[in-house]
Amino acid sequence: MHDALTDSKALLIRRWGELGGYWGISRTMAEIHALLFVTGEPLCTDDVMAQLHVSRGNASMNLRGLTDWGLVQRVHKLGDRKEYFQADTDVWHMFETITRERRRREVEPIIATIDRCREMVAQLDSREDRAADETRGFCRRLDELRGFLTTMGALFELALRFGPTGVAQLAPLIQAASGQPGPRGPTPAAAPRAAAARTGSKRAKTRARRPRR
Amino acid sequence: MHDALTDSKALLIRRWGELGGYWGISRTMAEIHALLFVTGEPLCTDDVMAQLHVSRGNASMNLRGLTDWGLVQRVHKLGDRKEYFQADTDVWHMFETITRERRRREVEPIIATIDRCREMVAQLDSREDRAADETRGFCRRLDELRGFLTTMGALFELALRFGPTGVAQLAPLIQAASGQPGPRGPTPAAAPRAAAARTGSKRAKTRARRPRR
DNA sequence: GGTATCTTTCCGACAATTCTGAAACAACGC
DNA sequence: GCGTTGTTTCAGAATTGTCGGAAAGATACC
Repeated sequence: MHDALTDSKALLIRRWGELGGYWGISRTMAEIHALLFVTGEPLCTDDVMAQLHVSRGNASMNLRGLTDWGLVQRVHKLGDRKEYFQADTDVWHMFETITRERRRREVEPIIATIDRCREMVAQLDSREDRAADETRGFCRRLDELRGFLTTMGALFELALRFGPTGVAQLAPLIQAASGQPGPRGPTPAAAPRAAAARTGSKRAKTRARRPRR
Repeated sequence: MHDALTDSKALLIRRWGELGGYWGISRTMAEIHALLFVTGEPLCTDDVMAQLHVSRGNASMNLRGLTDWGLVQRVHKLGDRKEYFQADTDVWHMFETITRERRRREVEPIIATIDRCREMVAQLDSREDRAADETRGFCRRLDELRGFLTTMGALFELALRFGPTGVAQLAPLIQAASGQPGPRGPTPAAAPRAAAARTGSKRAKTRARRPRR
């Protein structure tokens, strides 16, 4: 090899890129982000084009997408007309940006939908017709889902407030918690099913394929 | 309308489906999951085909995908040869399943990649060549990223241990925290940039388009 | 073993996303 | 104003992903 550093960066960029696919982010966008992240220094469009072998249009579009996410910022160098792009290298701050953006784009719309669904069946709720049970069950699940989403939102908010060091300090709690049966909240539905289903999901990945061929 | 309950379910299913796209999950898979979730009762392949207007092959593939995720379980009814599928309706447990699965599929591989990247530049690290600064910066970011991932993993682990009610009890803390300047951990890099960048990202979504046309 | 019933896989067709290259656009200096 | 430099957009091409229907496979019951 001629340059271990370059190879190492390339490896991370590639992996980060394919990971982007899992997250509904285009591979190129993720790769550009990774490139800017590992580089640390501001890069211009031509740098991105050269290092990632993408077209100018593609680079431009995705760089704009990244700035729209707030993950990348435009910077200018004195005496240079080119626009440079620099990634946020503070990982925790990156997380904050992504969290807020995803909440705005995804969580809030789904909560609005849940509320609307709830309204649609509100009048049925009190009536005593054949579908009363079904309706009640549906509403219960709707409410649980909504509660979960807001609770998770609150947890993230809290995590952001505590910051990286704050959350890191919580780690020892895990050790303590895993020693005892667990201070798990008394949720009637959750506790009994947890153990059984967990082993089930574990088996799923290694279970024998359907007896075929 | 002839059935508000049906319409309400359909709405949630549709929204849930399009949300799936953001998460690298196919729309149909998300819709099937939503259908099973809102129904609560076990459904067979034909039910899914009829209610979602998808082919048998498509339904079969995605139902299997969901069971592989551990979000849906096969159930059998006595005296019926058909296989039925039932979604986990405990939202918190669903979250646990998804968290563990995503960690296994995504977080662990990226951590392995980071470690490998770290090894690749390990020998360069000590040398005193021209790229020493660059290498040091790269390694620092690598370490930060790795630390963040493990910390978040720990946080999720903790959240799962506390369970829904446990986390919900944390909510009041947020109110308390938002009153004061914030007990945010003393992270040299994070604090100063947070305010500026946040307004930046907010402006991004409403900012004036490029002066065009 | 044979048949009926249900499930899974395969592959061509279709749809959506992503990428490229070129043209249009803006900014700057002369 | 006009050329130079750099950026953004757009339409079509290419890639990728998803779906439907049919054929093959598995299982239970007779």
